[in-house]
Amino acid sequence: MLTRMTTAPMSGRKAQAARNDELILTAARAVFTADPAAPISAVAERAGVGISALYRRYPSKEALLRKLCGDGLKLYIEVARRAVDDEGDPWEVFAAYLRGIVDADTSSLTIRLAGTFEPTEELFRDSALASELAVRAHRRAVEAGVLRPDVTPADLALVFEQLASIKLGDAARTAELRHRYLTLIMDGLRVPPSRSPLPGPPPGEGELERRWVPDGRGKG
Amino acid sequence: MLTRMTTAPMSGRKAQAARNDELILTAARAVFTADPAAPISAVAERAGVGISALYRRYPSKEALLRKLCGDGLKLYIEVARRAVDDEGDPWEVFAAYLRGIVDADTSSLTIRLAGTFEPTEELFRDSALASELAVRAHRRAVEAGVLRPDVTPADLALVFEQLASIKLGDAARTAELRHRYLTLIMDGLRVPPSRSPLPGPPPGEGELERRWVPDGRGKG
DNA sequence: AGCATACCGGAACGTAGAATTCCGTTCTGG
DNA sequence: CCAGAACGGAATTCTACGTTCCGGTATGCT
Repeated sequence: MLTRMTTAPMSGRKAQAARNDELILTAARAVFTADPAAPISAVAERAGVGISALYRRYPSKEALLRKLCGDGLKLYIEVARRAVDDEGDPWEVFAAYLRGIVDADTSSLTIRLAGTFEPTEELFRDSALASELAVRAHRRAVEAGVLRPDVTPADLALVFEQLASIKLGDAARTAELRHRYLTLIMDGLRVPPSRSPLPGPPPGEGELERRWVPDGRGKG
Repeated sequence: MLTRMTTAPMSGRKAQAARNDELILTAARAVFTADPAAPISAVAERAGVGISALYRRYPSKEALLRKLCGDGLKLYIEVARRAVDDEGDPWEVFAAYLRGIVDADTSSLTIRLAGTFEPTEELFRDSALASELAVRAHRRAVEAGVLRPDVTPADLALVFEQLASIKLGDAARTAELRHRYLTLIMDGLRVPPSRSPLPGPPPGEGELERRWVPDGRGKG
């Protein structure tokens, strides 16, 4: 691996380190999103760095997971706040909110990792804030009469988790399928009942069957 | 060695062994349904038997998993065949089919375990048969005009998997919640659009939050 | 130029957990 | 009363993972 600095700003060792910061976080997000029980070595490999590069930044695996979870929570908060603040068409705002959460895959970054580390005080606070915003977004949709009122914010949380459980093919295909089933569910959620065209093709020839071979290394 | 009498005396070594057969299978089903990566010792513990009782019946963990998967497939086939043969109201038959598969939790017993063992020829055959029946049940609903035609059999398979990903509280609560979201999705599936009352209460106070503590040992 | 050192790659270490085997014990059936 | 089926559970073996440690390397400062 050649280290040839072509960009003037922040070149040198410090720059490489700073870049690794991001590289490692991105890799960790991808790896643990795909498999919450993945080994830490998988993160290093994916990031293209050695293990010590990880341990220089985080004292333990738990610390890294906490960081990821915290980031995921903040991402959720950001998306939810957008929905709460947006004064546009109630259904469109709510639908964009649902799609935003599904795309951000915050379920995989938060609930899915929960229980694997000791939560911090800040985590609890952000979690409470996220809940609060979710309730507000929900209430807004219900009061505007675009969301069936027998669906609660907790219901929506579980819907997010169900969609996050979909893992098929690469990330792009997975996102596409999640949108497909989100649309299906939204047709069931909306007031008055609607019928949208489903986005993306359904699972096709062999796409499901492929998972049967052990080769796929497919985990939970 | 065949059982001479189905009503044979329940006492004696043979009877105890026969009872253990069932005990072990039931325990294995429960354990691996809850956690596909569970250790074999957990099955023995749950069944209230020693480990050697397991290995007397199955040469390896893989063999046990194959057995469970095969049983799950046969269960699916049974439920699907009922739907295909039933001449009653098309939507009611189809809805009962969906509920039946969800209750049988065949996704957890089949797809969820796939990839952890080398499939046998029979497994492939049953899998093909199950698919065939699913296609027939699907076609019947579409042709009767009660199922939106842009939803494919593969879509339904993924819907089953999503519902199977729900795990909250005990088995009864989990089943209740799965029905809740199945109903939500069915409202989106049905032609013409409908709006059913959602069965079971939504996730309530603390029901979701409880999963954050590591104590829960919550896997997958 | 020269050197201290931040940063890094990756082998080494210690450990926990899991599948499978092994052995002594119990109880049944003849 | 004995041969042995059936069993409980400890012992064994192996794997995989988190973490630590040991040199290397080149950068930034003097």
